[in-house]
Amino acid sequence: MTTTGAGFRSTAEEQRERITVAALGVFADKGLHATPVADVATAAGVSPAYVFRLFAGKVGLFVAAVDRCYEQVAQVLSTAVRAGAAEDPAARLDAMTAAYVELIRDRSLIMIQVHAQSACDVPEVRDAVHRGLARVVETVTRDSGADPVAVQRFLAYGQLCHLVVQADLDPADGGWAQTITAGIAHAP
Amino acid sequence: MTTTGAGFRSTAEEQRERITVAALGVFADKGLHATPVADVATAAGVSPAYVFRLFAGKVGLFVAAVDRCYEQVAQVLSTAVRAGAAEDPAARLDAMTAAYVELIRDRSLIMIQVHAQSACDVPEVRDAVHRGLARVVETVTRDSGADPVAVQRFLAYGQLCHLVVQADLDPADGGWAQTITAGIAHAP
DNA sequence: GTGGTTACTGATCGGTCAGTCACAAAGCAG
DNA sequence: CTGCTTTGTGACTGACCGATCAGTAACCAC
Repeated sequence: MTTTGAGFRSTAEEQRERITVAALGVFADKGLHATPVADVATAAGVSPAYVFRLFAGKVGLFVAAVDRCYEQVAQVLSTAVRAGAAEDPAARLDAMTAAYVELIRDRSLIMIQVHAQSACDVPEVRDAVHRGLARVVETVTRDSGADPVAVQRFLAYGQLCHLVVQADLDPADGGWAQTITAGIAHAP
Repeated sequence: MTTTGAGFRSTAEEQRERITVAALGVFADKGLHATPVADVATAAGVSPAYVFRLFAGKVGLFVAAVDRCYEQVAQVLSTAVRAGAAEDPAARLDAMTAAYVELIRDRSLIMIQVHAQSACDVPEVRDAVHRGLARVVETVTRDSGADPVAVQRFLAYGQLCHLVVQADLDPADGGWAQTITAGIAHAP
């Protein structure tokens, strides 16, 4: 490294970055236990050995991806409310809801959350989920100005969103599916 | 079998039953991919080989457990509304919500649902989730008499319940955790 | 050049686990 | 008893996969 300054990102750090992004996409498909590290390595264009060198085992890699996921989610929600000119808390929450539903288009951010919840028996994953939820809840609360009850409702419908995406629910599946997916656009 | 009559359950069928129950409990801990079939076999007191004889592979076993789970959930909700003397749909939904929250005590039925959602990339699992959701939604809709919007809200908060249980959220974790868990008693 | 650090990989190992198969034991029919 | 069916298992295997390690290539300082 030529210019070693504070905050400079070495090539290794860049790779960690790229691999984390790749991991988010790959883990989103099948989750922690059903995804070989080799798949992530291939997607990132490096060897599996190098992935293990840059991350603390498979779990460390997964945690990095989950952290990144929640980071992005918080950012999306924050951006959504700043972009809109909504004044009252309810309208701001609506803007956030719309933005979250929009996330369905790229399913990765949604799906990896479900996989992370499912892998909460692994302590490191559980901690990452806690960190992520704290971040999201605090972001939503602060940026929307809504009361806790409204924020909780926002989160509940977010979870319903996860179910729709993960189980690939389609209103055409019947009345029960329409009940679940109502208001949640399902664009394939 | 001595008395072969219609509807009679052979010993093999009884074992299938016992193994399914054991599977529900064991899979609830770590999910499909992180649970060896041997663990289920041990819990059921049979050999792994026999489990493979009675079920169509590991996935078949998991699906049986998931089906059983949704069956029990639907039954619990149905019973709750029949037991109470609630007359209007809203009160009946409240009774169901209370019953569902009560399910947290035995975390198995909640946790296996999250694991099943996470394993929806396996077609058989996805189908089982669809079957289960259809059953639950139809039961709730019929027995509560509530409109689809109210039923959807019931489901959304049910999903929030899953998150609380799976991530082992505790109000003591901070304000964010209180926001999420408000109204959902967390009895350890 | 030489010495040192860093980026990266091929080869491999050890363990786990889904699934199979040949076989045993128990019941029952005749 | 003999033969057939059903319940049940021990022993095995083939494949996969997480993790390691020795080693190579590139870059840089001097």
